[in-house]
This record gives sequence, C-alpha cells and structure tokens, in this order.
Amino acid sequence: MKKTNNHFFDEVYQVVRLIPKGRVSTYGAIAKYIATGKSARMVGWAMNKAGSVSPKVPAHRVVNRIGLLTGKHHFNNGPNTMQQLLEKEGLLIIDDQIQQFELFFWDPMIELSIE
DNA sequence: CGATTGACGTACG
DNA sequence: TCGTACGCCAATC
Repeated sequence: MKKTNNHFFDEVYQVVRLIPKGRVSTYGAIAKYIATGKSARMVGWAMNKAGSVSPKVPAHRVVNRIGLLTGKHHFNNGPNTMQQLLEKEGLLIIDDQIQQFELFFWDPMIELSIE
C-alpha cells in the first residue's frame, strides 16, 4: 500500500462539493486553499478521479482561472454536459466561457474562511 | 524505474 | 497586449 497524500485529493473533493449551486470555483483557488496554490494541476487530476469516486464531485463547477470550461471534454456524457449543467444552474456561458465569472466565483479561501 | 502527460498558473519576452 | 516558456506534483505509459 502506498499512502499517498490523499489528503490533498480528499480536500479537493470536499471543497468542490461545498460549492453552492449557481457558483463556480477555480483549480488555482482550490489548490491555493489546500496546497498553498502550488498544485493547481493536481486539482485537475483530482477532478479526473472525481468521476471514479462517490458521490460524484460537481466538477462542472470547477473551471480555470479565466472561467473557461477547459475540462468539458472529460465528461463521460459529452463535452456539452459541463456547459449544460452550469447553464441549468443559472450561469451564462458563451464560447465555453462563463460570463460575469467574477460574480459567480466561489472562493473557498474566503467562503470557508468565514467563522 | 525513467520519461511523458495533464481539467493550471505565473513569469517573462 | 498577446504569445511562449517554465514550474508543481502525482499518475500513467
């Protein structure tokens, strides 16, 4: 058995699940909240596993720092799944980019930092 | 076991 | 302002 730092992945799943409906977060923000922002890529890897863990992690609520749906192609149901889900939550997405992303941005460092 | 990849981000030109 | 290069860290080939 290799006791990898599942703490990182676990935290990622926890945080992503805490993202409220109609809100989105970024890999960098999550990574920064957990691993001091040095492993934004690891968050993406965690998301890749997200489809293999349970309950499934709302990976569609996690995008890159510019609000671009970079990972939509990784969804099992199809590349449109991510956008459809986000639109269904009240978000507006044009050209795979979330409009007014700043307004919907859910930062765990802030939201979870509230006493 | 070594090299490459990867759903990112920041720095530099 | 836009484009390219590099760094992180783990998993996969």
